[in-house]
Amino acid sequence: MGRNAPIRSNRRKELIESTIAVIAAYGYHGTTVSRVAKAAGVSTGLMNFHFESKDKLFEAVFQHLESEYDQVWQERIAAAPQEPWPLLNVMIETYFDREVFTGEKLAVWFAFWSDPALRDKFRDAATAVERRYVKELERQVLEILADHPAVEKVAQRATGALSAMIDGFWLQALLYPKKFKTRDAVKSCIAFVQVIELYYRQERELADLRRELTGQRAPKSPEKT
Amino acid sequence: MGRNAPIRSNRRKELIESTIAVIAAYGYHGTTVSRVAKAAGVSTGLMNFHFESKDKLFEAVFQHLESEYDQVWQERIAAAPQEPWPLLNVMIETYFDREVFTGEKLAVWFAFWSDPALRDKFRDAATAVERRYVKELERQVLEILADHPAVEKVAQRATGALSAMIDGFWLQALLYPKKFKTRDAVKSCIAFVQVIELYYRQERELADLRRELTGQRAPKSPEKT
DNA sequence: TCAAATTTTGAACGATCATTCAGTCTGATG
DNA sequence: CATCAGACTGAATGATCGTTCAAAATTTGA
Repeated sequence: MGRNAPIRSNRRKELIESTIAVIAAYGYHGTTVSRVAKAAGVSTGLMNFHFESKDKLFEAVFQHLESEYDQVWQERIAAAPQEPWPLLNVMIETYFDREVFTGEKLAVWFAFWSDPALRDKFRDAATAVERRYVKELERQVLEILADHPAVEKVAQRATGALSAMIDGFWLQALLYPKKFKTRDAVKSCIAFVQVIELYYRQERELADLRRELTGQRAPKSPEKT
Repeated sequence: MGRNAPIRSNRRKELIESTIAVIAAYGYHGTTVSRVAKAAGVSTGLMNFHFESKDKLFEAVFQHLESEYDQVWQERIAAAPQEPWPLLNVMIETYFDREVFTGEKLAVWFAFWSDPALRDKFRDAATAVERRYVKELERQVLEILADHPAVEKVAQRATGALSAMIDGFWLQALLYPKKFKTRDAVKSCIAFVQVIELYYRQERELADLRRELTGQRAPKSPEKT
């Protein structure tokens, strides 16, 4: 088994990558064992030798994508300066990292999400990881907005909106790959947090200035976001 | 043919609605003619009598959803006060209207989007309508931010981010239907535009106050969003 | 009431699917 | 060199798919 294991796992990886390519090209609906086998240059029989069924193959594809994504996330976070703004930047950029944010992989994620059976099957696993990412996002947003009185609620809602925006850009990248610009998407996501922070900063400045100007004017409290 | 048309089109509508239910329950991948027939309580042969093929059936489903969506959009817009803020509110709410924003229909949209063949087939038709909606969104955002110097670019980017946020909430509604709160999503979308507008308003107030306070302090220009 | 037109049925057909398995190939071991 | 376990092949199998079509049921028009 000493030398066999790498052969076996290499082949598995090849087949998984071929599956990703086939799903992207033909959809989950059009992904047949023979197509994947042809794409990988092997016989159909080999598919059920390495994965005991088509379902198990999809399971392996899902776990491959998920662990790859998690690995990239961890690496990028670890390499980033541990301060709110740079960290948030890196997190948002990681959502669109070249290694995980690929036309093919995007197609596979949406293929999984749009199938009720797969959605139910992987929801818990995917949710756990995704929730962790959102929590880490939220922590940075929280620190960025630090001083505001109702930070927690604001940060929570803002992060929810931010993660929706990210998901939405993923969908747009899938639907209009030609038009989609990753850099613009990242910019928009960051600008979203920025404008909130700048708004609160201005609010404080404004209050200070008003106090400085005259004591007569009552401090106006603008609507909360 | 005078009396036949409604019978025929009623049956068509029934079959389309059954198809939507089946796609939502079994996915595009698991949507078979016999399943749809059983859901509608008819024989399999009838499917190919009313729609000459399975492809044509899906085409009809797509057109049904699209025209329904467009109809709701037009009605809601027409009934709304023709002023920027109320209009924007109505537009955002329409994206999540009970009639078109249903668990089943959501699942069908994503089923279409996640299949490469259907995506390519309907992209142009869907893009044309969607682009029109985004243009109408943008017009309102533009009017809301009216006075700012670089309004056009800001409004364009903000609207792009807004529509991404809306799409992202659609995806979240699909993935976590239990947790998803429509009202919160609408609130977040509106708050996004609000905070931008409030930011610019504060910016002007701040400039005025500074001018009023002393002529010594140079006007500071914060980063643009 | 009756014939024509329309709507509906369901068995049958060929195609394609996932899966199986008997047998071949390969390379390391003794 | 011979052996053997792991890697691999591809034809065969049974199930299921979309589609067809002759016949039945129903509705329509006179």
